[in-house]
Amino acid sequence: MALMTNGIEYHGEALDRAAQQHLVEVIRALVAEAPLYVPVMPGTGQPMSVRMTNCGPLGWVTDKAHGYRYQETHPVTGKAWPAMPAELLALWERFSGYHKPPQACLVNFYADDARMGLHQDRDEEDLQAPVVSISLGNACLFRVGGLTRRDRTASMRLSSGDVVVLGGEGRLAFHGVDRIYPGTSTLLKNGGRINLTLRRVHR
DNA sequence: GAGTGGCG
DNA sequence: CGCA
Repeated sequence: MALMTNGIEYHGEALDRAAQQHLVEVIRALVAEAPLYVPVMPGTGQPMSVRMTNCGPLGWVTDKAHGYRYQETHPVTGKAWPAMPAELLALWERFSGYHKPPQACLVNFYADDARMGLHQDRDEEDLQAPVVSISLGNACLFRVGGLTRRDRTASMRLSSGDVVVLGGEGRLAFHGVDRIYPGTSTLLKNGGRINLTLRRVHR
């Protein structure tokens, strides 16, 4: 039974070690085809501390000139994103409860000193579809708030293999990653954390 | 159309 | 650094 916090679902230890290891291999192959890049904030061009890539028909990107958006191609290579792996489609089936498939999987790599400021996922046209988030590697301190930036927030630790679903009331909840806990997982040999977020973009 | 800290 |  999923735990609810601020409208979001938390599935602790949803993926066993073997499944996590397999996902890491899948991600490695994906990164070989679609290299990680450093996203920058619109307007200011300030780099984010995470590195990212995508798979699926669409990928979430941002740059100084055009801001947040989904597009069909990698911003550096210009190539189409790698296909969505079957393993990720299966996780969407298991956790989303949604009848249409995901169109993007954003892959975020957090070094041990990376963070993600409080934000909403609202660049998708289909806000009925949830966002399914999978944690791999070192644990993090995840913070979730409400529908406005000023709403009170709650913090929770996310560990490798945990799955969070932002859907329903929690679909537009502000959320972010305050810190990574170094040395809390042996899944990634070089430390850090991987977060996968599966999204449906278009209705 | 800007935006994923900053303050004490 | 802790807080929110």
